[in-house]
Amino acid sequence: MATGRNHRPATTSRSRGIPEATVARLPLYLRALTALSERSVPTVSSEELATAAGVNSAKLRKDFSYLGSYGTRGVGYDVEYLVYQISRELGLTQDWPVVIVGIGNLGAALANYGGFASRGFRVAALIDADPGLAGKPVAGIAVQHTDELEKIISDNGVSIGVIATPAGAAQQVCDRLVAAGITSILNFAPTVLSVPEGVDVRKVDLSIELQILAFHEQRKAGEEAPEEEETAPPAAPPAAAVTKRAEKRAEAADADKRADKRTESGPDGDVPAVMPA
Amino acid sequence: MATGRNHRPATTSRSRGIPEATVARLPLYLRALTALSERSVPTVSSEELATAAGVNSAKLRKDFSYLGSYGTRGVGYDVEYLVYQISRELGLTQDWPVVIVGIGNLGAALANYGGFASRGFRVAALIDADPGLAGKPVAGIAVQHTDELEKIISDNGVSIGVIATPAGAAQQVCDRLVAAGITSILNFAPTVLSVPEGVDVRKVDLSIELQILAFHEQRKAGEEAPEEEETAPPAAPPAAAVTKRAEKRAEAADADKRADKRTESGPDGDVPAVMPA
DNA sequence: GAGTGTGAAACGGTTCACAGCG
DNA sequence: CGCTGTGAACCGTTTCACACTC
Repeated sequence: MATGRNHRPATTSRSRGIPEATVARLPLYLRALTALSERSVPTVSSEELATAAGVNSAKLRKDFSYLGSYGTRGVGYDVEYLVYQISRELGLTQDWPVVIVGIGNLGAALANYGGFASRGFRVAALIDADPGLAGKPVAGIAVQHTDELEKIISDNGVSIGVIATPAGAAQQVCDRLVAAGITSILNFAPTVLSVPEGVDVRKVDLSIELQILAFHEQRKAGEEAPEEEETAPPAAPPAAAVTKRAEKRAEAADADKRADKRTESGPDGDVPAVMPA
Repeated sequence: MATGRNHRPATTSRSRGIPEATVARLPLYLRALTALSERSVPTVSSEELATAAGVNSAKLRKDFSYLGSYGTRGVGYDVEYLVYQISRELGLTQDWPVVIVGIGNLGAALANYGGFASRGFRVAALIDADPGLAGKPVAGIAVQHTDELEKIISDNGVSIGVIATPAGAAQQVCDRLVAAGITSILNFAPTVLSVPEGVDVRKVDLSIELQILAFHEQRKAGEEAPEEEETAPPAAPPAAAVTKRAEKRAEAADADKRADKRTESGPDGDVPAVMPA
């Protein structure tokens, strides 16, 4: 998701109206198909393609059914044809100029990232606020100064911007991009950007992904040794209910009891064990 | 392995616990709370915090309700206390050593990324297959050669690995990481990794995000027209066999021409016309 | 027989709306 | 009164299972 600005009933009666979840998987299918295409494989079954894309076949077939009936029963899908259809659906048959703002380590990595250029995207400009960087080539493209931002965007008809600046600069850069006409933003800065209606923002957050992994990792570890090496809760909790808090914490530390709380949903309607009083 | 029996685990599990969607938002809340904490704000309402985190307040309250009753009715949430609770829930009260494999542009960016170190994660080692890199410091840490991979992991008790290698090397690196004891992987390579049961993989794919943006961008462009007459598929869906196939191929070639802008860096020439058998 | 395409059921997540507590 | 906590309705997504087609 990361895109809240779309109030469009996906369940339109129209033929168009691909579910968001499906859209998010199309690039995956496309990649798998491209690989097959390069190996000159003429057709694939939903099963094979699904495996290659890392999803299950029922999902894949359902996804494709939103695009149309592009398969052949008893045979499978024509690889080349499907590559074309998905590319078209994703809008990759046209060329998208992209600007990258913030040419630090990450921005440079993005500029060099082959995956961009290889499929419909073209790095139109690299922009950075550091005057010392201006003119220096990164990935074969001379970095330009932020002052030029508006001009670059309108001159090149850019509608997609990538923000790879530090968090502190991101909103400001975002505002300028939007003012200059950008309507889609890929944000790598760890900040929530606020944008006007009609502008799309997707977020990639490196540390968040790690934190999610840590959560699962912790859970794995705690499976057998539920020890809670707790340091005292920092600061003063809300003055009231200290006793209550202790109870709650005990409960939480008791590991995984959260479910049984719900079994309480009988006609009773009373508050379960959490109740301190 | 052709059709390895590797389904994405997603074992849905013991389901006793916090919904996945909620887990994915906890880091967001944590970040917002940390910012508030740094400004010494003592309490927040669900409304305020939700805004800061970029979600709506109902969702936030629901999310927190899975953690326990940590708020105070009529008042809000104690910032410090909540920071602590969420950190604990995410497993960030302990230190997670992490290895990064593949120290190219992206790997270097990750090594330098402040967001890692700042919250429970510690870069234990940087690993690369290039002997020329070995010993060179990146982000203050000497790069080590891939040969050392197993030793590094077991010596440091690393359980989280980040793969930032080219796509071609990713699965191989992944296998070695898993064999060495890693159970959580953050994959930046544009490949589907197959891992044994019990190993967690999260994927960050830069070009996929862009493709999703392109989809919406394309839609915006065509939105102004009430009539839907978009690109009519040049040919009909599959119906007949051989002859039809030939037609399809022609289209696909056409598509290729359109997107032909790319200076294909691939070693192989063009996609050979696949003859229908 | 093999494999697509798709209604319908099952599921998980989000939103609503209000009871309950401070 | 203000704001949390949560059952219940709602909605999008996934999965199932099978009719249909090649």
